[in-house]
Amino acid sequence: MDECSPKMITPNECQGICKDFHSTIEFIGKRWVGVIIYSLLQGPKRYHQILAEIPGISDRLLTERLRDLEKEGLIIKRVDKTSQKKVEYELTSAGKELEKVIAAIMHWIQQKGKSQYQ
Amino acid sequence: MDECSPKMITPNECQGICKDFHSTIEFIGKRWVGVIIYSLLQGPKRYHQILAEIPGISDRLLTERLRDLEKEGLIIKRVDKTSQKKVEYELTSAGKELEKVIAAIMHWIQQKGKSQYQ
DNA sequence: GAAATAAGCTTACTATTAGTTAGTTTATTC
DNA sequence: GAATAAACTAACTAATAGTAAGCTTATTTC
Repeated sequence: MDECSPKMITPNECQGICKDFHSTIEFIGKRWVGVIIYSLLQGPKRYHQILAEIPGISDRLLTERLRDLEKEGLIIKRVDKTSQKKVEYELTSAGKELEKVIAAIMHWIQQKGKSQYQ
Repeated sequence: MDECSPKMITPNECQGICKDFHSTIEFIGKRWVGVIIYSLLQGPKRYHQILAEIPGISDRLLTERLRDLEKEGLIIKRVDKTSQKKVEYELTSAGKELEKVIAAIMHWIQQKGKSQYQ
């Protein structure tokens, strides 16, 4: 009980969250997941667009992570009816709500940057 | 320029942030880093306390991650003057400010959980 | 006060995950 | 109709994580 309750959550909010927190942070923290979501927050994108925008990622890992994100319900894959080579990836509403998490991270980076030059 | 600006930041906020964002999310998303910070948000703790509270982590990796976190300035290691076997790890102010990121993740988990049963 | 236990690691090894290279299939462009 | 591109997939190597054992310095127990 007490090993899973930092100050910001009350004990009875703590039931399922602690297990979930671990798996969630491990999932969204998996290599490239954050930057893929960050990229898709701008709007739906095609496979090679994402690949080009994320320097360093390999195509194999991009495919793997897109599948993971799809399975988790954070993105949807749209294949064009006329051509199965036109594929678009779009965040679901759950995926879009991660914007707040990403915003919190960016806010933290900015704060940290400032305090270094104080 | 446009490949690194989701809607929530303005173009001129985007200068150093985009490079930083990638490295930051890859760092705090590294396996176990999130749960270690989560655990230390409750207050300073000793090595074996953390080890016992995080099921699944190995002692080798805990040591490695504690060193990483120290190097990044997110935690400090305090060794007792009387015995070098009394070691405590404590979040720095930068480390403590990650509470907001963690709160955002927990909020996201709760929202997601709710929407499944709507 | 010696022997046993515990804290906080370190080293050596195996298993898993990531990255690289090459190749495949369906569209589109020249 | 040949060449290029999109979106993968497979096979392989490199890097990272996990496991098991041991080491050193307290502290506790008898």
